[in-house]
Amino acid sequence: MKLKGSYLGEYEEVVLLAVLQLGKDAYGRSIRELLDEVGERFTSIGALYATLDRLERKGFISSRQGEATPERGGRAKRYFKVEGTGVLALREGRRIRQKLARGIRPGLLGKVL
Amino acid sequence: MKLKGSYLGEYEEVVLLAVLQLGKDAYGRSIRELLDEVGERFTSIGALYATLDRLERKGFISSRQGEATPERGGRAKRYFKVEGTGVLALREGRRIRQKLARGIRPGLLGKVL
DNA sequence: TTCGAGATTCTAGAATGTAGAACAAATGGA
DNA sequence: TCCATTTGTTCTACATTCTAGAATCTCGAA
Repeated sequence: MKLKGSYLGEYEEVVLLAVLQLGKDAYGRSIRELLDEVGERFTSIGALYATLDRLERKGFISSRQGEATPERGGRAKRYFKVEGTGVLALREGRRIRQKLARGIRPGLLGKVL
Repeated sequence: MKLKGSYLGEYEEVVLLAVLQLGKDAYGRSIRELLDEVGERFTSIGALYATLDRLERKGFISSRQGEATPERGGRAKRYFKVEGTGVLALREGRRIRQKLARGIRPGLLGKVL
């Protein structure tokens, strides 16, 4: 069951979910805003990119440079996309928590797993 | 939203769930066996106790020594119990993931959150 | 060419995760 | 009593992840 490097940290997981949710428009700022909005503990830009880099190194996400000359100022965006292995890693974490939560007094942890 | 020290690591979370699930019989060995059974990545005894200690320091769980003279050989057990703040921490993590998962193609991540 | 806006990279340190050897305590038999 | 055995916890050391904010980069407009 244990695959070296398949481990998914807690923050890594929410970042992965955010990227999945944002789809085509997932890049640094938008990801961060979504996390803030959802009530995730405040995290610095640095923390976010460090996590994105790690996820990419593990193959869970991939990134590409945004358009070369956008109609706005500022550096080009780096877009992120969740890969198949990323979805698998998310599922695995959920599966484990679901199993562990089975039988716990209903409602204690909230409506859904 | 961010409370200092309310952060819950990924392994901390599954350990917390295991303790909750086991109820009265949650101690080192039983917790470990449950985690193995559920398919959690193999973890050493040391890793488990280190995590339990950290959870206790944060106030998410408490521990007490087992009965003085059990009908068997071996050292006394140290039983663990999830405290209210522990349940709260679990809920918070679930709430955030649930929000982030909302809208993602149904079924992609499995049946339940 | 300089400035401001938008975005990413870098650096350093704290917190978490990992493993296994060492140690502790109780029981039962020699 | 003392030792081997069994059961369980503590200790030590290091790897990985998390966190923050300053520094840097890039582009368009003045």
